[in-house]
Amino acid sequence: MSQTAPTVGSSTYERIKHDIIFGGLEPGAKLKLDGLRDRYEASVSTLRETLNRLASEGFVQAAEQRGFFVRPVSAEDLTEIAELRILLECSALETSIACGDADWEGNLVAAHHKLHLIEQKMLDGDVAQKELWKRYDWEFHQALIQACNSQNLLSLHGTIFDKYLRYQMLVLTNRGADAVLEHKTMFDAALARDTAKAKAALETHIRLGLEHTLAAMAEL
Amino acid sequence: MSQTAPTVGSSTYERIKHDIIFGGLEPGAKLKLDGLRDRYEASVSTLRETLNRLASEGFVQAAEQRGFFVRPVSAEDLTEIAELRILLECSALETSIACGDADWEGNLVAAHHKLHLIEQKMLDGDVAQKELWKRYDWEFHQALIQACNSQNLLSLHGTIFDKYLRYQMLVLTNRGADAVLEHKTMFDAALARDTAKAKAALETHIRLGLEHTLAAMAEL
DNA sequence: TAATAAAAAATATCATATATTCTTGCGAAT
DNA sequence: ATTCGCAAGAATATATGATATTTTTTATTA
Repeated sequence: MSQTAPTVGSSTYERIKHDIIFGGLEPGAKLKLDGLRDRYEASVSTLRETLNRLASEGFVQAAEQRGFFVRPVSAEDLTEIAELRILLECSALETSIACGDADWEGNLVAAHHKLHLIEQKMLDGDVAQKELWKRYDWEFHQALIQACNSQNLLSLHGTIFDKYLRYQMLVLTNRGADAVLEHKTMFDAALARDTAKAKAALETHIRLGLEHTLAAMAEL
Repeated sequence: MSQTAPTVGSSTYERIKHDIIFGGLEPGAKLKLDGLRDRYEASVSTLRETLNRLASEGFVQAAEQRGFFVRPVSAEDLTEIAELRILLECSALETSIACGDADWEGNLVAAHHKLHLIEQKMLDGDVAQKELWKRYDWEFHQALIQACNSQNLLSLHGTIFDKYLRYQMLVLTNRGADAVLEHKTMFDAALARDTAKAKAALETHIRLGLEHTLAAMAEL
């Protein structure tokens, strides 16, 4: 989710991934090479590199000889993603709380502060900055587990989180004050090194979010 | 790890991935496009698609504007991979034991039987079929967790397992009779629906394998 | 209506052109 | 003499448009 990319390939990668996560490209949509060529101003080969990358990350479905599709959504898939997020994020959180140093605490305080600020704005009805809000949410959760001592785990979690995020953006609703409180609980528990409490809060946070999103999906 | 692929792209993907896992392409090696073009008889564009795929799966390292490298190995990375495998595989095993039906049991019995047969050959000193042995090992572990009801989890686990496998192939040693016994313990516990015992056996199995591989790596 | 053949569209692959990075050799300054 | 900086050339990666193959659609006939 960065901005300036030196190479056409990485820039289109960022853009397409962003469009999939934030709904610019709808679930299940056919990704015709010609169409993408116009929309993203990149050659077919470059597009194919990008789509292959996104396919192995699971944002795109690749059908041999028949092209690419935006990964469809389903209640089952969302449930799997959420369970996986609980598994990975809780495990990472535990290690992170055990190993986190002063830097970790500093980053965490900063991330929570930024998140809290924008959450207040959201509660006041300023819905314009939804993407920024979600980025700060992302950064807060990332900050929590940053000290887990596993690049592999962090990278896996990042991908899963993005997939979860797509579902949240899909239903365009949020849980308001409840989620704010949950973030605060996690934050306090993490700083107090209360592993059990932090993990429980995180699991609840994700589970409630899952149910909320599932319910909203049923409406569609 | 399949054989006949209809398309050049997927066939080179399989081949390069195989060569990385089984040591045909050494850790850290530079993957020059020209060289690969000769070796795998595919065009640069096709190769770039493949390398991008492998990069996002973590078998290849992509350095912007500076090409591709086989992912280096390290004790830290192996430890991370092993921990991740424990986390994912144990979780999947628990659900699988809870949900597995007759089909699951059938596949599991078959997979264990095949594995056991080849393990006996290995113990007798027939080291020629190392790749086949590892494939049956793969299939057995896969069979254990097959009923976990999460495609996302199975797919993630598959990738992690392959990364773990590369380290095993790297050191070219195996733990012999101990590992055979551990497989049997897991197998019996799973069929008896003894979740705790199966999970414990699995975790031990992976942890001992990790220590064994770490020790062998230190020799290099 | 079903089967089949021709036409159109889309994908997969390739060879080539462009841009970037890396290497090497030279000269100036310490 | 050695190190540092800088240019020119070589090597390499990135990006594109053209071609070959496959799939999908449309039209035709039994």
